[in-house]
Amino acid sequence: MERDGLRPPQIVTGRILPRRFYERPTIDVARDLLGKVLVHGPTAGIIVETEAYLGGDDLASHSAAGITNRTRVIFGPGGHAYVYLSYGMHDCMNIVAQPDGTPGCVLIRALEPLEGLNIMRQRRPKAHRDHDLTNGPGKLTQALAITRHHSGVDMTKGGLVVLNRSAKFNIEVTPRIGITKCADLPLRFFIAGNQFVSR
DNA sequence: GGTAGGATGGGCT
DNA sequence: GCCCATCCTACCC
Repeated sequence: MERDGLRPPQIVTGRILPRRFYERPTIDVARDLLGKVLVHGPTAGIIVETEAYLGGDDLASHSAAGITNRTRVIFGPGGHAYVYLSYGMHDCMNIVAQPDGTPGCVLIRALEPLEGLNIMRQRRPKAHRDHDLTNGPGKLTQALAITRHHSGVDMTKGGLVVLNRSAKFNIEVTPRIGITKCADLPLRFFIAGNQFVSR
């Protein structure tokens, strides 16, 4: 049995989100990823918090400095993973939005654990409550074993994917967390009232 | 309940 | 050499 009032184990179903889902305006992709299921191998969670990182005038975006070896994927086709090392310690996961040639990506900031809870607990021994397994961008990559070596992976094929899923909820919008440039833009989205939102 | 500060290393100027 | 899209611990109410 699962502990702490989380939903019991269930079969994760739904179609893999196709490239056309991702090759749209970044803000639309960020909003529409809420409620979908991020899957990596035996672990999965419902996406409950995202942030949009735009091209153009958004100086908080890693793409703002132009194309480098690290950021090239952000300028490529939608539906690919962009994973980077944050503060020298934590891997953070984005999914590329917009068509080939136009930058944009969506940071996955929090998940609600759905499948593979016991594996997540082993991978995150410092999380003393299930509440802390995936409620932050560096935590969820640990729980799902996603690292910067996954950067560039095509998420429309299999292995590391997002599955479609319909649910009804209200979306709240705030400025993004932990940035200094463009700190006032309303580009953070989360499911209202969800326990696993990072703050 | 709350927060201040340290850890730590790749990317880019 | 400087800059971080963070997490955890210790310590303080």
